[in-house]
Amino acid sequence: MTAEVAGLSRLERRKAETRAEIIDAAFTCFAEQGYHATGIADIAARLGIGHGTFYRYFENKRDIVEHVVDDLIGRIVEALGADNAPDAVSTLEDYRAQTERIGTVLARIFDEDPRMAQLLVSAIGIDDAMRDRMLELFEATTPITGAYLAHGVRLGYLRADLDVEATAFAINGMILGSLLAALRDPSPERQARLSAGIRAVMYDGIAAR
Amino acid sequence: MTAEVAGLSRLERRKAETRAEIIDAAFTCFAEQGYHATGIADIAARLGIGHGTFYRYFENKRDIVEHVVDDLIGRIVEALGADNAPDAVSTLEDYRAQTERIGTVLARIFDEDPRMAQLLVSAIGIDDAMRDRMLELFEATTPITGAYLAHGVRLGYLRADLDVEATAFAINGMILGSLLAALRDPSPERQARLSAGIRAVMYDGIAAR
DNA sequence: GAAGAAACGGAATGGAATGTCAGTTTCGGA
DNA sequence: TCCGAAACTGACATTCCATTCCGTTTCTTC
Repeated sequence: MTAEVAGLSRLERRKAETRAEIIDAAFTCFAEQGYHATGIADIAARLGIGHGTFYRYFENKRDIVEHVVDDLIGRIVEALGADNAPDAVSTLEDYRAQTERIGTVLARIFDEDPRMAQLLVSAIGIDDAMRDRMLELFEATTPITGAYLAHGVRLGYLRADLDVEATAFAINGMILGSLLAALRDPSPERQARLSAGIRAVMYDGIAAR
Repeated sequence: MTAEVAGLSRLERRKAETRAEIIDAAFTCFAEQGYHATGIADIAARLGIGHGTFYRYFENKRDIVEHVVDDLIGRIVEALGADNAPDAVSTLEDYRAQTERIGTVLARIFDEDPRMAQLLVSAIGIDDAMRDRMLELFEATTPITGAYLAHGVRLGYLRADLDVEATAFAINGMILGSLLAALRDPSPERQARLSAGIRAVMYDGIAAR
């Protein structure tokens, strides 16, 4: 019997590798041309494999886009999760610094690979189910931001009368806006400026003092 | 010669009417099923006309969606334009009231006809050109909000150090967020709460005083 | 009310994209 | 080296739609 690592034969490892390659190629195609304009043949051609082979790895077009999106969301969550937890902060200054850090991470993610933002946005138009999924993803970010806010209210460095959910929504809306802006002008300078603008609104409001 | 009103024969008026009916039917179909899932036959069937007839009024599928989107944007701009101009405001209280008014108008537009929001969102997925157009539409709102802000800075009731463009972007991001929220839960209560949350962030910031 | 013009409708066409399958190649094991 | 199994391939059948086309109906005008 040949050597096996983690219970996977060489063949199985090769298959997993091809699978990942297909996901990656599909990711690129979908991001570049959009879901509907991409054919299975395009994805296969990019890898130099016959498009029949595609069907040995994925059920159909819908199946692959599902995996591509999962993969993408996983990567984003991982990149953000590397940051601190909500309760690692105890003063307004800490929080402000953390907001800035998160903004920087987000900007870098989408700056390094603009296809990510493009895919996320164009995924909205795939079909009803995927649109709902994207909206759910957006809504799912509310409790996360909300957790930071609730923590701050509890410790007293954020306003006691904050409507945590509504505020979390508003903040995430601003972030979404800057993500959309990045689609059209991804320059880090612009991102930094928008990010600073968001923080200014958050911490100081817009009214004169 | 028969009577003509405004230079239009009866026939011409009838044609214009049919055209408008087609735009309306297409609007409904696109909003309900999405662009790609809608066939020309669906649009024609909704009006009880043969789908060959469609092509007597519009070049092709792309042509109709263009008109549908134009029509939609026109209606939104009109509804908002009914409100006051940026320089009709001179105090923070005025401005706050106007913000609230605008929020209410927006909420009502999308509450009365949720298809509007659905179409705007799903238009993103039609193709590259339409996605760009939607992003442009979003960006085009920045100078409008910016004009209000600049006016307020000039009159001194908004912070002198405001980065007008970045702030306008942030505010519009929050509005976009609540629009997306409306897609999943269009209840007026929720909208009102989010709208209030946005105003709270804008005017008071989130930090404790 | 007749004739010509314009509008209508839906069967037919063309093309594109998906998914299948039978023949071919590759690969691991003995 | 050889064998059998598994993977690969791309031509093909199928489906689905946008668009066209022409025979039929409706309208206008005299």
